[in-house]
Amino acid sequence: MDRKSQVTIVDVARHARVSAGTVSNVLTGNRPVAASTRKRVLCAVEELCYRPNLLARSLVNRSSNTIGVVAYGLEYYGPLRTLVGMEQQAAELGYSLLLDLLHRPDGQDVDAVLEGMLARQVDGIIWAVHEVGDNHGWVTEARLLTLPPMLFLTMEPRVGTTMVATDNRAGARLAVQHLIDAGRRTIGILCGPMTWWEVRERLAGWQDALDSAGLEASPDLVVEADWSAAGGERAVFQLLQRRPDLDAIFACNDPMALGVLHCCHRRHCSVPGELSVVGFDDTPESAFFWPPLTTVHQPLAELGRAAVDQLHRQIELRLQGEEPEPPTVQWLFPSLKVRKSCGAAL
Amino acid sequence: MDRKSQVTIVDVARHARVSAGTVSNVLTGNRPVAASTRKRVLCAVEELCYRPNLLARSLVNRSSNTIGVVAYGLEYYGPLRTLVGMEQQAAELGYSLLLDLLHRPDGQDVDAVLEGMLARQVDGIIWAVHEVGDNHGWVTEARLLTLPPMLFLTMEPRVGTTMVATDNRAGARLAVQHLIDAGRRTIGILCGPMTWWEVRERLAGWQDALDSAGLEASPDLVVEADWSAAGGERAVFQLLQRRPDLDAIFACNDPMALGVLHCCHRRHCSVPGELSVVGFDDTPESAFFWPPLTTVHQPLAELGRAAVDQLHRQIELRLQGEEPEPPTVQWLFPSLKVRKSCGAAL
DNA sequence: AGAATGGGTTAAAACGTTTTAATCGCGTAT
DNA sequence: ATACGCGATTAAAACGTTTTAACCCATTCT
Repeated sequence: MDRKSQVTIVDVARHARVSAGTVSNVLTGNRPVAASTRKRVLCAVEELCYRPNLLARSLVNRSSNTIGVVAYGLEYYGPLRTLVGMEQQAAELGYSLLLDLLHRPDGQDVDAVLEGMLARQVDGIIWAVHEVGDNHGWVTEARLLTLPPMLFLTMEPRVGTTMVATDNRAGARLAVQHLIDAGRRTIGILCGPMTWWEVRERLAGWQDALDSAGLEASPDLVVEADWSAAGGERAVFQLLQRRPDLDAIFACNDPMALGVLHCCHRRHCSVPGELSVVGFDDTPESAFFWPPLTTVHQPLAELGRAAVDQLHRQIELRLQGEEPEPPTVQWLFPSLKVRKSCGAAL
Repeated sequence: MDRKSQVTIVDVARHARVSAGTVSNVLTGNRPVAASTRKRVLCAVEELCYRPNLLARSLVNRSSNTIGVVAYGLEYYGPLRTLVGMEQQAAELGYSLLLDLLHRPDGQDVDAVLEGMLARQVDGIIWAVHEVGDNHGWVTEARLLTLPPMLFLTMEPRVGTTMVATDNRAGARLAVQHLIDAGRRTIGILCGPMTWWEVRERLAGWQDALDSAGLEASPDLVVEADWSAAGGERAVFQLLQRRPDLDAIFACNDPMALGVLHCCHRRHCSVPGELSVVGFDDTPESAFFWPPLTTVHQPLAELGRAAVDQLHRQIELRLQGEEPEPPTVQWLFPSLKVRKSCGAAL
């Protein structure tokens, strides 16, 4: 009963007393067709409620109008907002999104996921997985040649890859410079896991700012946690133990900054009086922490849109058989949201 | 150059001196094939790096092993975690996820989105859009007959639909009862937009608990905001103006509860001393608010997994031409995470 | 010995499109 | 008149699979 329910292009053709090819031409606009027959065809389409089967179309066109997104860590704020941006832009350009999630940051299931995407004939892939450890070891120029156009998010630039990322190092500089301008002199950093490339970038930014201000950037001002508020609280506790003279801290994301605030509340250490705090991410809630958190804002939706745009361009090129444009690296720039937690005049 | 790159099943067949059908049989396991030839085929597959084209397979099988997910409000905590749950279960069952986002909760683009999913031949659809206003007006028994199996999340149960949702009313009862047990007597509620079905459910739960304790549930204890911390802060400010005798408040999500805390900090009103606060969602950060927030926990990942499971079952049934099982409603139950913000003994 | 069984294999027909190459009218230039 | 050109249309050949129905060739059963 539902086997025959699918109404096909030849049904429409028959109904309009015309050939299937003509119906196709009307629908895709690929070749001109006389006004009178066009009208007949469109009527038939309407009447039969015809809806083209995109699978069949993709099969012959060798293009599925689908882009594969493989993401990791949607539970974090960044990847999520980026995904939303991707979806918006994709929808605008007429692409659908095939979503796969990696459940571990290491490169375990890379091959399986990639195989799956290829088998489903995606036109291109956005690799929205953070670089942690050597989980991007598989990304080599040779390997990329065997794949459809790929776009990488947030990884250390490599030869032959085109990517889009925010400039984490610049963001960290912004944050730390602000603390320096507010008169702070002993500025710690609360890192995420050092295996993450982004973390190392932010650490470098911290060092940049301190160096150029002639301030100490000693290793015992650095502490590492797991991105969570709980971890952040524990880590900053140790840090304060080690360096009681600390007068500011830069946390590599907002939840950890929240952990810092929590720690301060418990120790009755006033923020920003005794300790300035600045975070990274600008989650919507951060403005309502107590005190409201100064933090680094990233244009995450932009990032997602840019990723789709870049990929789209590559896909178009390959479709027309042209030479691919040389790999590019596109940086987006973060900005600082100044709030009360670091004691500068607003 | 890349036109011919695709290696097809007949290439494999030729290479193994066998027919295409046989290759298919060895790969799908649909029919028995002699051990010796199987080995020959597998060798050929290996050697040629053959990868079946799932589009072609789907075309003939009339089943794409894809489920469409249309979601709204990924920027909220709930929908996001649910999506992650769906992806996990889908991956486990061998489905891919085709993701579409609605950008407005009203029923604007419903038809377009639905058309797109149908055209792409999804096997089933998960409608993960909150019920707000009459945006589910299109969901009628008649309409559903024209569609592939559908599963709804978080909407008012309707005849003919199968859905999965958490019992919001029960969750609210839990929260409010806990406040009552802590000795509170004048308990306000900070609602999200009343157009949302979930909000009305939580409101009903609040009323349930107050009624059965013989406490006042007057309309001037109810205030409405927009889910955001900012909105929550504004709304609770008004509420306190109106009812200075308020001694507890139940916020319908954690960000709004954060807004309440923020408001209290600014007015030097102690929590839980003067005002108890409880939230809804159990976002990871809520444990690190100041004071740590008592809140209602929902099994969100479970919810997503359950959704995929249910849909999978329906798909299987239809595939085998059986009668669909009668529509069911599956409720998951929330639980209370007790922390310091409501002043009960821990 | 001849018929029936049955496992293994295959050629051909689907699945629903787009594209290619050929065909058909028809007006215009030779 | 014949040839030519040209726009609109079509029949048939792709696209890469699975499935159906027929076929072969050993066994086994009468």
